[in-house]
Amino acid sequence: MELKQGLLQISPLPESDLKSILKIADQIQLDKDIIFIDENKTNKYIYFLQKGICRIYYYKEHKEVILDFCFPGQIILPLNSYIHGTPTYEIVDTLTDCILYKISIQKLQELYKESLAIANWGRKLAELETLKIEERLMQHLFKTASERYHDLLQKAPLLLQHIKLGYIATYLGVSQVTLSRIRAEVK
Amino acid sequence: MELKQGLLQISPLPESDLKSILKIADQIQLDKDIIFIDENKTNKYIYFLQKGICRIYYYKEHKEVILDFCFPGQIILPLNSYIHGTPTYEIVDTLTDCILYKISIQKLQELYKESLAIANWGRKLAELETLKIEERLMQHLFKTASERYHDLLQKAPLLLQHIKLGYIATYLGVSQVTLSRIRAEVK
DNA sequence: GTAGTTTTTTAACATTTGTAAAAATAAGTT
DNA sequence: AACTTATTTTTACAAATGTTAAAAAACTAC
Repeated sequence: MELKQGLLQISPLPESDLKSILKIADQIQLDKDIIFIDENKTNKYIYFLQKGICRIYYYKEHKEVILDFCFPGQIILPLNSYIHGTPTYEIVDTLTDCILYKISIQKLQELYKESLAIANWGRKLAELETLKIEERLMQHLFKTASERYHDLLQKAPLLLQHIKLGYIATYLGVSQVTLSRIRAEVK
Repeated sequence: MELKQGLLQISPLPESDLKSILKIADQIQLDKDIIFIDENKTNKYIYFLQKGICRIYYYKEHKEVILDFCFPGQIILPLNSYIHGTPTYEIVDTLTDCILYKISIQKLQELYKESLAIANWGRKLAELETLKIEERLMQHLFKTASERYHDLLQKAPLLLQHIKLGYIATYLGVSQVTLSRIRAEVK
């Protein structure tokens, strides 16, 4: 998905404001398996994913725990850096070759202080992010690992081609053995 | 906590903008056990909790599952109504006598379209909400029920006086029996 | 195609958690 | 105080999940 379209899908923007944001966005191309947001660092950019798949993960006792997968059209926010300007604990890397746009957080903050439409766009961005994370929390509170697995498959059928099951298990919050059992259930 | 202070704690506001928001806020007093945000309804207000304790919960197969507890100084957002103007699935009620302020979502949206400072205030509100929910999701992905219980006790030591353990168990995502076992662990 | 590596599944067993019911405790009422 | 009701803990057993290790399958590279 094109950046322009991705920005407008958050909320409508007058042409001039849209241009202001496009002006502070730079396209980058990354190969597979590149870490572009790293833990314990104050990240200077948010990203728009145009093409490819990324994953957001953390380390828990030296093991990777996957928090989310990202698909084209999504904006990737290193939350703590974006909101408080502090180091993040998440790591984001590419699962495939990717085309992204990086947008300077600092310059975006300046636009927030100048333009009403962009400030409201930023509000919408945060609101949609809230809904997304809440949805994910609800999945954990209300659904079984099996349901979460099937929901994920439906949401992202091509995921299995790009990520090994051991990682998907951490996303679902179960061991790999349990995921194997889930997969063996029906078929 | 006073409404004025609560609003400013989200992000700074010029006096005139602060007044604009105060103007659309109405104080209400509610007795214990009153539902003031109900499921499947499009709520017209967000709330600021000045005094008392509330809880946010849902129904899962005819059983209450608690999503969050709210303490003075917090803003309570019926997410779907606030963000999309659609019905919410959460229910919010008072666990004690409460003093709240209700703020019209519609009027607030109008202020967002008029004032840059208020639009940025609304952005900050959403951003902080994102962090709060993410924190909660992380608790579920990274911590055991026992750790979550002790964290909750630390965060809200007076909670046990106001809510029965069966409900706290649903908040933690475990059965009441498991919670009893957790409580029996150390002591 | 074969040898070597990685990933996934399976098996066996230990641990945790859930369910249902009973016992113990606490709270409320007359 | 005695009775009733609500809440919490405990018990016994069943079901689900984790751990470790081994087997099977899939993937790489030569």
